[in-house]
Amino acid sequence: MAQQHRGEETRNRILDAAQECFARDGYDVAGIAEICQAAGVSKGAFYHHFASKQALFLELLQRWLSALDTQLRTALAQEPSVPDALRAMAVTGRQVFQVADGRLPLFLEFWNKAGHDSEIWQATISPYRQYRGFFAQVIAQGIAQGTLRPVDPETAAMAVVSLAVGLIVQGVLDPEGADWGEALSASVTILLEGLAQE
Amino acid sequence: MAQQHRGEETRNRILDAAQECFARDGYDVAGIAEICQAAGVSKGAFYHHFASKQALFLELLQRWLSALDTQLRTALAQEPSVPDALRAMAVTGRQVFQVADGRLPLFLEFWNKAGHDSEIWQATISPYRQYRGFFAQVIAQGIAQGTLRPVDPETAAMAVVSLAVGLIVQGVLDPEGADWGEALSASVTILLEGLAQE
Amino acid sequence: MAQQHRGEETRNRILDAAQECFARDGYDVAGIAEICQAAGVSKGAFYHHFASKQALFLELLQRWLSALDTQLRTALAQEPSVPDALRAMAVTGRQVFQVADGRLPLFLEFWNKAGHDSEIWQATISPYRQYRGFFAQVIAQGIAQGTLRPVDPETAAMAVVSLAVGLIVQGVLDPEGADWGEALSASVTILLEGLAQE
Amino acid sequence: MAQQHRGEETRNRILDAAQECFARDGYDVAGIAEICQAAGVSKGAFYHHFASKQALFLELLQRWLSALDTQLRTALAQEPSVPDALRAMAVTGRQVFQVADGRLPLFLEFWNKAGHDSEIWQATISPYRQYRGFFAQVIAQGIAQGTLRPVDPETAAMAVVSLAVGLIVQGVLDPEGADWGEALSASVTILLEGLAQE
DNA sequence: ACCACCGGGACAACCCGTTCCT
DNA sequence: AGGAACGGGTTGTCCCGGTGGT
Repeated sequence: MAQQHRGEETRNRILDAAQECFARDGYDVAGIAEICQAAGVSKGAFYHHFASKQALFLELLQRWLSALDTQLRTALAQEPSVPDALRAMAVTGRQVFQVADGRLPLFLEFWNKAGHDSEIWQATISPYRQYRGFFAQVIAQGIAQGTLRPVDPETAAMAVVSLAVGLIVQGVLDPEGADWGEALSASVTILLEGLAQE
Repeated sequence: MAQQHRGEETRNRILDAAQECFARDGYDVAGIAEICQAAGVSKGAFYHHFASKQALFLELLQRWLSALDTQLRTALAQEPSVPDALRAMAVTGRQVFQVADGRLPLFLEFWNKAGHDSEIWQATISPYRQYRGFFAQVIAQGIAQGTLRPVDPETAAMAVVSLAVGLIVQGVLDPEGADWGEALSASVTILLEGLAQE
Repeated sequence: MAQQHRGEETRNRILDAAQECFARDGYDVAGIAEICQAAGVSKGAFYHHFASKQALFLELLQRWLSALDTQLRTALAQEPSVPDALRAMAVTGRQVFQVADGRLPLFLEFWNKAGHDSEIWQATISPYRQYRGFFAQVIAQGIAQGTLRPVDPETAAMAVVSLAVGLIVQGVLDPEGADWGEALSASVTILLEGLAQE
Repeated sequence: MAQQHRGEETRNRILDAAQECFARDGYDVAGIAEICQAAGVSKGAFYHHFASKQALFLELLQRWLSALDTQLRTALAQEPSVPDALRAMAVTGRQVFQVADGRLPLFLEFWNKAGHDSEIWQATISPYRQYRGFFAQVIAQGIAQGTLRPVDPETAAMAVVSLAVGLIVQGVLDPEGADWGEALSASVTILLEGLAQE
């Protein structure tokens, strides 16, 4: 029983170490040995918990996605007006930039690998489509409320998601180049200017 | 003399094959042997033309950047009004999506590797900053013209670039998910709605 | 006491599973994990019952040898005439081919490993020499009886054992190639033709 | 040219080293690294010449088989009377025991692996069946000549092959236990006693 | 100058038999 | 008897230089 607890903890140590190594070196370059050393476990322990490097990666991915999902939903639930909700999400996003800190490159890693590996692709694409649908729904709701202009919700959702994705990529590429959390807020503001009913 | 010509062609064959292999498998996974086979040359020939795998990659990168650069500048030069110029760039972008076709994943590859390798980073980041400056300048010009609202040009430029980058990433991830060329036009329209002087 | 019984049964389940795995995959390729899974026990249980993989293998070997030993001795005891006894052994051998069924490859595994591992060699060689001595004795007895020609008993014994061994190997290699039980009878018949007093 | 010669020699060095290592330690236990060290080449060189460990093994097998084949055919061609030819082969066999020296265990290795790997099996079984057919033919010829008794050639061939195989196995197991070359001659003599026309 | 064969080693992921603690 | 952990060892592959022919 105490065994199981210890196992769980080891598992988490590996997960954390992997997150760091993947973010720093990239999925392909980071080696199992490196991850194990960072986690302070042996390779045997690693393969006791994970079937393969890819399985570990997938698990990391799903961690991220579920966290993101709950964040977005709570932001929506708490604000009655849709523009306010979107601004709230932007604020949430700022935290993402700060919290994810060194972990931000993982996004690029995920997206990149999704293009080369069908299993990762499936795990990435389905929640991603979900997000797009989520924003489309939010925007449609805003139009119904009369707080947003009558644009095509799908298209607008794409724009929103693109903005977020693009900022993440820039944030990874050039972390010192700007305050990306701030940029997110500002960009959303501009976008809302284009979307909101005057 | 004919030698030189042949050498040049071999070089290009390698470059093309590499583009394809990197796009399909990713930089780390694609092997020199694979590229050589796709190009129909021997490894000896490869290392005669390129110092290393990374050098090849950098050359590919610079190819892309110079092409992109000229595209943007011509789009700007031909349209007097700034909003029209931006729309013209969006049209250009549509072509990028169609032309780059299978080569689109290379972007992700570049951005991803830039985060892990300082040499690639330098080659990537400087033109990227240039683009941002370029758009900021265009937008400032638009504000001076009175065709755009008085927003912060730097911020707006970030938004524009983010939009483009985000659409590319989505286009790589989910090529069938939407008509991304179309989405680019529509997104720019929405953004301009938020930027343009009424 | 029920504990002891359960332990004994677990032990046998492991032994049986190991026999199957070794026969199918070979000693080196078959893994402890595989055997444990086939036996439905944990690795902890395995190492509770056996000190090592090799110890398990040795135990399997000795199982076989003791069974074979009793078979041969009873065949001899029941037939007064030596040629008849040999023929009776051939009949016994037929059963071996049928019974051992999928287990036949274990022989090859034993012999093969005996050449590389001194402990297994000792466990294999001593009973084997015993068999040779046994047959030599039987043949000497036949000569004394006047039912066999005056050949060198040692040499003849070697021929007999070789025949048996060779048929087993062929039976493993090419199970569908012939009816090896039948072949054993026929071969012994031919050999006896060469040995028997006219 | 000189290149090719060097490559061929390296290849042979690897083959010889592998033969030794496989004979000493067994196929599974012998490692590529070990073989490379024994051959004095790097792993890069190894995998330049052989696609895999198994490919190397198969090549070793075919070497052996072709050598054996020619030996048997020449022995047959030189002796007009079938019994004499068989005795000549026995003599040839003596040489095999002496020449193959430390390489004898390879037989067991081949036979053993053939049972677990279909590719090796096919490479082993077809020449083996050929041998059986060859002996059956020889014996049928002997019967036609009137130098052998009218036995079933197929069965007799099985007995002959079994004898040979069995002696090899014994020779591997217990090299010091007897003079196996001598034993081969003696056994063939006994067998011929049973086969030959009086 | 260009290319092809050959070779070098480091290192990848994965898995193994085994031990320790409960 | 159970399951977590260990760490060394496996095959295979990679990127790259050297050497010599065209």
